[in-house]
Amino acid sequence: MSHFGRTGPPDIRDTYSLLVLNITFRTTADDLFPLFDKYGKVVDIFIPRDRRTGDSRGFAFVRYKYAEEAQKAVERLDGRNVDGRDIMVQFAKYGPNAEPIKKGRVIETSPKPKGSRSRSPGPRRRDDYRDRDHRRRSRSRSRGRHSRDRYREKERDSRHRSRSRSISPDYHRGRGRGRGRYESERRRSRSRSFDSPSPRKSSSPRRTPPSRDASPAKRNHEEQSPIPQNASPLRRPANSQSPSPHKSDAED
DNA sequence: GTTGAGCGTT
Repeated sequence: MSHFGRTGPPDIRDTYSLLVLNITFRTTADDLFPLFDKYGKVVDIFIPRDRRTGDSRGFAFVRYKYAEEAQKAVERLDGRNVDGRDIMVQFAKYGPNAEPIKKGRVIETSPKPKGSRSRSPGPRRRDDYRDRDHRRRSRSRSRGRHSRDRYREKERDSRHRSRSRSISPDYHRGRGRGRGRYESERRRSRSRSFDSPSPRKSSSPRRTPPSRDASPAKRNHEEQSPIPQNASPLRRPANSQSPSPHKSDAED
């Protein structure tokens, strides 16, 4: 049972979730398991990863069975160097349901320990966490997210492009984020390339009526369209000669 | 292949 996160939450009756931050992007649950398991009974370890890339987000959730062990792990593993980086261990503030929890404790479904493990909650430790946390937050709040998003967008863009180039410009246009000018120029350049063959014709902005009838392009594919074929036999017998010389037909 | 404050799934 070293593969955590693979399966859903095993049992969250009265477990304490620890949030491990500042871990390397290559650190996996298996790597944290022995570390945390050494200080207590780890029930489950989950590392959020990107759905698209699948890369770790840089933090993990370690679920302990007992708060005392969890706290101990926090004090012991907090600031520990893992994989060449100092990890930060602290009680999870929010639960899996995006619900603010008291202190690492997940949902208070447990009956009543009756003070069996009633121990000094020791809120004074919190000061330390807050100090550390505060300092981190003071530095910068939203910064890495941009970088991550940038990469994410890049990857996505690449994929989109690989799949289809036509929607590429559309996607960029829709986004239009600060690159309006560039987009405009690029778009024009591209448009020109297409309109190059006949810029005069396309020049007419009004020259794009929806045409009550199907578009010319469709006519080209009429062969695939079963509708014209069905209606054809009636108006157009096997013979090429059209008994009813209609202008429309003639045009076609 | 890249990044570095934060809070979570089969």
